[in-house]
Amino acid sequence: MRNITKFQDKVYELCKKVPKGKVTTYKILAEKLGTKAYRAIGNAMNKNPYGMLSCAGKGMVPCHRVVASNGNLHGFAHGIKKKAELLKKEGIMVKDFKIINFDKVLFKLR
DNA sequence: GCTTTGACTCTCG
DNA sequence: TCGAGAGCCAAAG
Repeated sequence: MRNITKFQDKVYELCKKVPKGKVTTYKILAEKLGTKAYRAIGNAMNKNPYGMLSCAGKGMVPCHRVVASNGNLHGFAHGIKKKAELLKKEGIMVKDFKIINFDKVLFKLR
């Protein structure tokens, strides 16, 4: 495990920084990493070494809290539907794979 | 080591 | 407002 690169590790760290009931965007993560690799972020997540289970795991990598810049869930690996429901559970209003109160649940890593 | 791909974002029409 | 194209970056083949 953990056969990941520094880049991915950094991404995961930032993801874990996102509190429950909040979400962040790929763009913000990239900015925090000091790069514009928006795609690389998602790409790293797609090959997610932690596995999708990390989302429902304990303090793992809540990849489902990472959405597009416009608050859209875009497409996730194991079904965005499931993640949409999961986000709703956390108090985030999701409609048609889009976060309604996006600006309210958006967590800025600062 | 070069080419292809991708959970992205921005701009133009 | 919606659709298509271009740009950027990193990992995998």
